[in-house]
Amino acid sequence: MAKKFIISNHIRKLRFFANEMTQQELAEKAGASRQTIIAIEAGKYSPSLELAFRIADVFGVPIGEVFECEVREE
Amino acid sequence: MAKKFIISNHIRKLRFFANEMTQQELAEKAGASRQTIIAIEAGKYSPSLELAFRIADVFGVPIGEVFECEVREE
DNA sequence: ACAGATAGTAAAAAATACTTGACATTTTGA
DNA sequence: TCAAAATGTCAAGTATTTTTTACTATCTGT
Repeated sequence: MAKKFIISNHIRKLRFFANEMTQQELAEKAGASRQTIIAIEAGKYSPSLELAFRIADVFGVPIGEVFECEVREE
Repeated sequence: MAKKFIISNHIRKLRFFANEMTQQELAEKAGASRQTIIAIEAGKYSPSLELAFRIADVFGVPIGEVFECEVREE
């Protein structure tokens, strides 16, 4: 009955669609460090809602197009 | 040139639309403490992306319908 | 082969989110 | 009017996110 929330993201794809934007560039535009972008892109942890919005803003897409959440019942 | 991200939410409205769900109930269903719900609802801080998804899931709406982000240039 | 740009890892410290518990206020209904 | 339920505040502690620094690996072009 416990739900598990698996959050995934499309940052890598979005970076390449956005003229092959580098992690460094995304980090600067989103106001985060490069390490943070790497960790989030790699799914090491999920960012704060604010950072999630900042990243979505860089790409000019709604937040739901950057981050997705699969809910698994167990 | 720095951007400010003002995150707001519609939790209060959504709770009342959802059969007047109490903060306590929402906290339990979202797997958070009541204090956390109070603080988020009051805009004290923005939650983690995971908790944001959990809250949206309780109401059965996409995350963008619970949280909104106004970008202000300055 | 070398230099520079990009991507990746790791660890410690700082910042922020979250929990727990205790108590105050307001609202609602018996 | 009284009690219970819902909301809210405060503070201390835990957990997680984020930054900083430093080092390694891979790829590209000269």
